[in-house]
Amino acid sequence: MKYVTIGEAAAAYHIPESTLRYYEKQGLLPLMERDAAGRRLFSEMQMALLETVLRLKQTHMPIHDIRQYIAWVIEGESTTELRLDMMTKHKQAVLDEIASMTDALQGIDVKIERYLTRLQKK
Amino acid sequence: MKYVTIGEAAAAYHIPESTLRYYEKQGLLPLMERDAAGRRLFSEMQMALLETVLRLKQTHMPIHDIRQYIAWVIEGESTTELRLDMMTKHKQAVLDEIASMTDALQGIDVKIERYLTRLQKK
DNA sequence: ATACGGCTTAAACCATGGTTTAAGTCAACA
DNA sequence: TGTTGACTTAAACCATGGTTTAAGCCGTAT
Repeated sequence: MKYVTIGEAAAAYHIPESTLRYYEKQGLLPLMERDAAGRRLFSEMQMALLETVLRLKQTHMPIHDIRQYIAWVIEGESTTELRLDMMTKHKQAVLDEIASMTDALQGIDVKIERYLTRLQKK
Repeated sequence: MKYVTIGEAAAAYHIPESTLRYYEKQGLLPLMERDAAGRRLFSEMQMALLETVLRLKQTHMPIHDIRQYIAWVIEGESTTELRLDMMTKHKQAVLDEIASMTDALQGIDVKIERYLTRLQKK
């Protein structure tokens, strides 16, 4: 198994190291290993978890929910139904948010059109 | 012209009155009128501004930017180009965010599929 | 030997976007 | 006249999601 340092993990995803420490403290990156000097070692599992965390953040899932999801992942297959339920609901929330933004975009388009017309007439 | 109270304005958009007071303090609802007793009077212009504010919030525009936009609206047609520029950039930011969420949704779908399959096999 | 880069911690700090509290004013109705 | 109900304010409080600071430890290249 290959391990990477916090600096390498941070560079891999273009995020600050402090964010990774914060995520670990929040329970988003559990079971973190350490070397003899106390430095964090990101295993392939940690990197996979991190990628999942970042993808969930990309869809605006709150840290509280991500923590629960990650805990279920660690707990194993007995939590499959819970995870399915959470992801299904979250997917719908994301679709709703996209729909809301798409809807609001129309108001923005109306303004853009109005401003273009107004500038044309000058 | 018709005026509505803060309670009516809040009810009209299903938001707390405290939020409206906060928005006014933040400069999102300028030129607010008052009755003899010091109570806010929302004119039709205020209601139109409020609707704009809420639509911009719906697309995650920060308060700082909304304040600038509203100030330009109040300033008049001389700010048309500035507003056009802001809305054009904001539209792109919204499209980018929608694309990012849509992209992340695929990872969620993969998980949902996996969990469904896993449960089927039981 | 020492200095430097990369890591460690706890705790303080910050920005954003409100919400809540406490104390008070005012209009209308009983 | 007094008591509701709707409003007012400033200031404190809160949640979320980090970022920054200060002090220190370790390994290695000079």
